[in-house]
Amino acid sequence: MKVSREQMAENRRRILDAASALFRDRGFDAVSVAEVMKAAGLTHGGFYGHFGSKDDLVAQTLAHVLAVPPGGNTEIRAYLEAYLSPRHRDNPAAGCPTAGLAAAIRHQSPMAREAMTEGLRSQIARLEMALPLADPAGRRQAAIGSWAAMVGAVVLARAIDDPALSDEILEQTRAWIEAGTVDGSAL
Amino acid sequence: MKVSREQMAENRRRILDAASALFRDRGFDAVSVAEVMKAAGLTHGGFYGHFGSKDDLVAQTLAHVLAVPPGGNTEIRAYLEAYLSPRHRDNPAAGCPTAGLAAAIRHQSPMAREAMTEGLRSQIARLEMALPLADPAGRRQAAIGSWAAMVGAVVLARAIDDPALSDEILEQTRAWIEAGTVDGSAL
DNA sequence: TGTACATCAGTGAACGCGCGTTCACTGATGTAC
DNA sequence: TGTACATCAGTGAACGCGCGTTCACTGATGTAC
Repeated sequence: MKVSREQMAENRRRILDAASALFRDRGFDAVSVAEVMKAAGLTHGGFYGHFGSKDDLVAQTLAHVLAVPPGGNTEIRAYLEAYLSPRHRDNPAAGCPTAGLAAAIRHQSPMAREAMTEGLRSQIARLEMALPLADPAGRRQAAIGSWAAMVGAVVLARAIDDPALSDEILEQTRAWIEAGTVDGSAL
Repeated sequence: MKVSREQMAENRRRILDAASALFRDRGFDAVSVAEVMKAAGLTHGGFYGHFGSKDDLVAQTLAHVLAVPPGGNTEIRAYLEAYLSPRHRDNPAAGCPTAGLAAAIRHQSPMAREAMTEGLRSQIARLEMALPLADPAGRRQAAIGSWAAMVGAVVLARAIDDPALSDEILEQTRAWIEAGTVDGSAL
C-alpha cells in the first residue's frame, strides 16, 4: 500500500539508521537486506524502491553516518577519553563508524570508498581545529597521528578476548596520545 | 588417491599459506573454501580431511601467520618505515595480518580471537624490546601506542581512494610516532 | 627383498541453505475535475 | 469542497546463484608376511 511522501522519506531515514547500526555492529556482509528492512519496520521487497542495490545502501549509509558530526564533544581531552573507553569499545552499533567499518571499506564499491575518504578528510579537519597547537604543520601531524592511534586502538581492543589487555590497550594509547601531544604542547 | 605422509603435511602447509594470503587480500567472507583449495593446488572435497570447518581454517590460519615473526627487521626505525610505506599498504596479501584482519576478527570464532590475542601480546612484547627506552612503563606505553597508530594508519590508508591523502596518512603517522618516541628519547 | 592387501588422502558430483534480487499484486495517496 | 481514478510505496512469494559441507568412489601408500 502506498504511503505519503513524508512517510516514505521517514522510512528511508529509518532504513539508513537501521543499516548504520547493524553494519557497525556486525559488518556489511553479515547483515542481510531483509534484516535491515525488518529492523526499519518494513518488508524486504520494498527495499529496491529506495536503493538500487545492497552496494548502494552501503555507500549511502556511509555517507549518511559520516556526514553527521559526532555530537557535542569538541573538548579534545574529553573526546579522547570517551573514544578510548570500554563503553565505546563494547558498543560498536552506536560507536564510531570508522572504527567499526574502515577496514571493511577496502572491499566495498568505489562509492563507499569515496564516502569514507570525505569522512576521513572532515575528521582530520575537525581534530586539527580541536588541537590547540600553534604550528599548523605540527597540528596536522598530531591530528593524523592521534586519529590513526585512536582508530587502531579501538580495532585492536575489540579484536581480542582478554579484557585486561583490551582495557590496557585503550588506556595506554590514551596516555600515549596525551603525552605525545602534551610534549608537543597541544594539551 | 592417497598421498604420502610428508606430501599430506606439505599440502596442509600449502592450504594455510594460500588461506593466509587470500584472507589478508580479500577478507574471510569473500574467500571460499574451494578458492583456498584451488590456490593450494587441490580440490575442495579434500578440505575436510585437514580442517573441521571454515571457522577452523580461519583460526588455524591466524595462529599460523601470527606465530611467525615478521622476518628480519628488528631495527625499529626501519621497521616503522617499511610498515608505513605505500608498498605495504598496496600489498595486503603479503602484509601484516593484523592490519588486514584485526577488524574482522571481532566477527569470528572464539578460537580466532584467542589466536589474535596471543599474536597481539607477542607483538607488543617485540616492540617493547625494540624500543630503547630506559623506563619499562614508558616503553610499554610507547609500544602499545605506536602499534595502535601503525595499524590504524594502514587501515585508514587502505580505506580511502585519494592516493595523496593516503600517502600523507602514512607519512604523517610515521613522523608523529618518531617525534613522540624521540621526545621520549626512544630513538 | 618381494608380494597382497587394507588404509585413507584426495576427487568431484550433489546437497541444502541463505542470500540478493524480481515481480505481480494491493490499497492508500493525491491529483484532476 | 467533494468525488473518481491513476499512481506508486510497500507486500510477500519466488527466482537463481554461490556457498559450506557431505559422500561414494579412486588409486597410491605403506604395512604384514
